[in-house]
Amino acid sequence: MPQPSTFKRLKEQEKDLRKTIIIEAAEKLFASKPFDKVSMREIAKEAGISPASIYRHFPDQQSLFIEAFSRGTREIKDDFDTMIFHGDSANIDEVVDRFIEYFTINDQYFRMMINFFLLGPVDQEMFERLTNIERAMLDQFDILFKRMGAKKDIRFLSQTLFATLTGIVAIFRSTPDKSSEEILYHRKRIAKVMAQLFRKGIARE
Amino acid sequence: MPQPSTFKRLKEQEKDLRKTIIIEAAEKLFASKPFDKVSMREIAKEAGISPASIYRHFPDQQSLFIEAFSRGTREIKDDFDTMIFHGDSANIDEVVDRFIEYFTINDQYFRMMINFFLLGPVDQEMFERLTNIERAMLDQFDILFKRMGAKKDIRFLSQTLFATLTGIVAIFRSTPDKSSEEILYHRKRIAKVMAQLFRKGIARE
DNA sequence: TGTACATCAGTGAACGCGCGTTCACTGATGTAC
DNA sequence: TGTACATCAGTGAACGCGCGTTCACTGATGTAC
Repeated sequence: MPQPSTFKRLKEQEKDLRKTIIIEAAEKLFASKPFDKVSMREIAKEAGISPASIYRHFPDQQSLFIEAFSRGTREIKDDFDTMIFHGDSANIDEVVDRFIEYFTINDQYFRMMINFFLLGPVDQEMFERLTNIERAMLDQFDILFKRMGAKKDIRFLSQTLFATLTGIVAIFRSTPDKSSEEILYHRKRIAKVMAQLFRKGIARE
Repeated sequence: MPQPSTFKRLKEQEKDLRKTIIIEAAEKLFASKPFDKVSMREIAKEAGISPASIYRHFPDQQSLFIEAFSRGTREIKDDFDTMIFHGDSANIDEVVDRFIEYFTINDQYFRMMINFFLLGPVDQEMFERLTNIERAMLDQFDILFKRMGAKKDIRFLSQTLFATLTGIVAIFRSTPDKSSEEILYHRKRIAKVMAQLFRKGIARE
């Protein structure tokens, strides 16, 4: 009797689809304004449902935002996996470039990340979930540095790289007199210099 | 007749003193919670006045916060002036160390700074005021790099240093399992490595 | 010195708003017999 | 196949809260004559 389990699976898929619709509505709004100005009412309107309906799928706003963040950052996680684990040669310039590019295009996730850092432990479960995402990226950087020949203080190097990239995206932002293309170019240029510094530092270990 | 102008001066001093009392009340609260969670009512209570009174001295909350930020960061500006303009030899390690130390102790100002960056131009006047503070610090870094012997891309170096330091303070934060002393030590350690990378980079120009 | 008026810091209470979230209910679909 | 019941997504309206800010007023001090 495979039928019941098949139905169950279908149901779960539907449920997931509904969650996805809500998350996508939220993401659409994140593009037009800072995520902390996006209200549940707006998300509901964008998704074409009632505000109360969101609560059938997410316990609260924070969970919805973290779910969006978690799904959104999976993209760069996968990219890094491809570049670092399956690539022929790990290249710090590529990784750095991708980081800048991703968080320039997906500024909403960058802002969320910064927010999570500055707010600190919110809810135990949420906190662990976010820490896991961060840790996964640091792990990827670890592999990168190992492949580059680093012998000691590897985690420490990864954290430094992460801090540097974060600082670059935090500081260089588009203003009335600077287009987002110019900013992307500027960020990448600085990131490239930083990557070179890292390479030289490791080579001289 | 020196009397009237003397009285006027006294009055202005009093007015300034009242502003200071309000700002100090705000700062006291910033120490216990994120600045964006500090309400006008709380500040009034802390200062021992009514909420409406604040509006006799500041047009709105944002102005009060920026005034606090502006006064607070004058301390590090002066420190850098002393170190860079009047010091015998400009030392990047000292500057970097001071930056980390200052923004570790005065985390509220760091948060405000990040907020201003991420929010972008709020009000024209406010924006310019904040930009001036940032520019002053970059100018100081410019002098530092010139003294270190940098010949080209000086502004660019200053921006990179600023971004790096900002990233370090943004990323490494105290968590339940890490005390603020440990964090300060960790931040300084990483900042020192970054300073070395800069020094080597300039030497090899 | 005395009186009328102006100035202005200070106030408690209220305004108006937007928010996250919950309530009490509807209606469609699935399940048991 | 038909009927009674359970489940659950969906809803509009409301709750309750906290916020920045303003209102209408008081009372002390300074100024003019």
